Amino acid sequence: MGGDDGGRAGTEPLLVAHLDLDAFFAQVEELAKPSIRGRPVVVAGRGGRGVITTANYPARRFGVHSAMPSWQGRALAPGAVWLAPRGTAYAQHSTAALAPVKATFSRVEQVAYDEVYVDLSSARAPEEPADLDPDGPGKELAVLGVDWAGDPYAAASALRQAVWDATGLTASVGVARHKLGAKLASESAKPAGASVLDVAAEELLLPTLGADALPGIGPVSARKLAGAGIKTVADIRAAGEPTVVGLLGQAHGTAMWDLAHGRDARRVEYDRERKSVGAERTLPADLRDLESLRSTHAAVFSEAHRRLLRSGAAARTVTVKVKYADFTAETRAASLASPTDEEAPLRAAAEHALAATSAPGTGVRLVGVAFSALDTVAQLLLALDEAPVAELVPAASVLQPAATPGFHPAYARDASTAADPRLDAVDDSAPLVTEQSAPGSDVEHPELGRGWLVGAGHGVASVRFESSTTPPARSVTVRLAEGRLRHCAPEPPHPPTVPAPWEA
DNA sequence: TCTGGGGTCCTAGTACCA
DNA sequence: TCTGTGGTACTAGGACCC
Repeated sequence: MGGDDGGRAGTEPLLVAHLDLDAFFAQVEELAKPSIRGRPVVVAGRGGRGVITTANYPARRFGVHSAMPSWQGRALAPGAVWLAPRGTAYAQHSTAALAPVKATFSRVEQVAYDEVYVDLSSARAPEEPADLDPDGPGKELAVLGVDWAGDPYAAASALRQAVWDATGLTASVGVARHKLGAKLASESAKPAGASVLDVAAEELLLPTLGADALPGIGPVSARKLAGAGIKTVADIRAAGEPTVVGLLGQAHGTAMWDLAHGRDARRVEYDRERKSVGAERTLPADLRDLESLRSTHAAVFSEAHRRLLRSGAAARTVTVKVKYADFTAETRAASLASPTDEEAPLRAAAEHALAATSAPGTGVRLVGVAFSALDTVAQLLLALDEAPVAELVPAASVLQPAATPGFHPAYARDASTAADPRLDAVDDSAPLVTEQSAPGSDVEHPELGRGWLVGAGHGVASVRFESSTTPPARSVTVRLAEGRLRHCAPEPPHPPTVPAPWEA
C-alpha cells in the first residue's frame, strides 16, 4: 500500500476516493478553543443516559471511543475536557470543508457530516464551476490546481490540502478502485494522511483484516461468524460461499462473500433522495403513566414535524417507536391516503399509532416519531391543480431548501431546529447563560468579548474568553446574576493561519 | 451508572387483488 | 362458489452505519 511516500502502481483504474475528517467534532472544538488543544477532548450528549459522540486521539489513548456510554468514558478519562455537541458549528465546518471537494467533482456522495466518497472521474472542467454560494469558501478552489488524472496519490493529497486550506481541519483521504478499498486506504492513513491502495496491496491487506472490517459486518453478524470459527476475512474466504450464505442469509451473505474477495460494485451515489425524516428522544427517567407518555409523544411529534417541513417534503406514513425499560422496542405505523405535510392529519395518525403500542407498559425510555413514503411538496403541488401555494403549505416548507442527500441526520441540527439554547447558542434573542447551560457553549460578554463556557453552577459561570485566532486564555468567573453573559452564534470557519501538519 | 440519534436497507409475515 | 397462485403493498422488526 502507498502511504505518504507513494504506492501508485495498479492495473485497474483507481478512481474512488474516500475522505474522512479526523475526529471531526473534537477537531472543530480544538480549533475554536485554543486552551484545550492537544488535551484529551470528548464530545458527548448530556445526562446520565448519553453516549460519546467523538473522542480525539489523546482521549482515545484512555480507551474512550464513540458510542461508549458517557458514564463509562468519564470513568476511563476523568481528566478529559467534556463538551456538549455544537451542531451548528459542525454543520458550518462540514459545509466549508467539503465545498472545494464538491466544487471540483460533480459526483460526491456525502455519507455523513465528516465523510464523503468522490468519483474521481467526475472532475469538473475549469469553465464549469459548481453552483456554489458566491460567498462560499470553495469559490476560488473551483478546480484544484493539481494535475491528478494520472496520479491518484496527487488527487488524494490535493483533496486533503483543499480541506485544510478552507478550514484548518485535517482529513484523511484514501484512493482505490472501489469504495471498500478507498475506505480501507483512508483508515490506514489516519490521522491527516493520504494513501493509495492498488489492487496488489489490497489483495495483501484484505485477508489480514478482521471480518468486522467489512462494511455490513456489525456485532450480530460478527458473532454469527465467530460461532462458526470465522474471525478474519481470510476465514471467510476459506469457509466457502455456501457457509457464509448459510450464516448471514442470501443477500447479505453473498454481498459479504464478494467484499471479502475485493469485489465491491457499490457506486458513488451522489443523487440519493431522503426516504424518511423523524425525531426521537431518550427520557432522563422511564415514563410509566399515560399522561406523561402522551405529552412526550406530542413534543417529539412536533420536533419531527418541524423537520418534515424544513425538508420540504410531504409524508404518507407515520411510524411511532417506543423503547421500553428492558430495551425491547415496538413500532407501529399508520398511513394516510395521500402524502401531506399538514400537522393535523399527521398528528392524528401518530396518536393512532401510539395507541396501538403497549406503552407505557413496564416503563418507556424512548419515544420516536418518523415520517416516510415521502413526496416533495413541489410534486404535491403539481398534483393539486393550480391552487395558490399559500393556501396549501406553510411558508417554511416552500422557502427552506431540500435536505442534502446523504447528509448525516444525527448532525443535521441548525439554528432553526435548535429548540434548546443549551445545545445550540445561535438564537437571535441571545438567551442568557444559566446554570443549565451546556459546557462548551459559545458565549459573549459586552466587555470581555467572545468565549466558551467551561461550566456553570452556584450562581457563577466559568468562561474562557478565547477564540480560534487568540492565544489560550485562563478561565474567568462571571456572576450569572449580572445578566451580562449571553449565548452567541459559533465562530464561522475560516482558513488556517498555520501550515498543515504535513507541510511542517 | 447502565447502553444516543437519525437514518438506510433487508427480511418475513400478512392482506389484498386479479 | 371455492381454492390456489403470483404480484404488490404494507407492516414490524432488526442489523447496520456514522
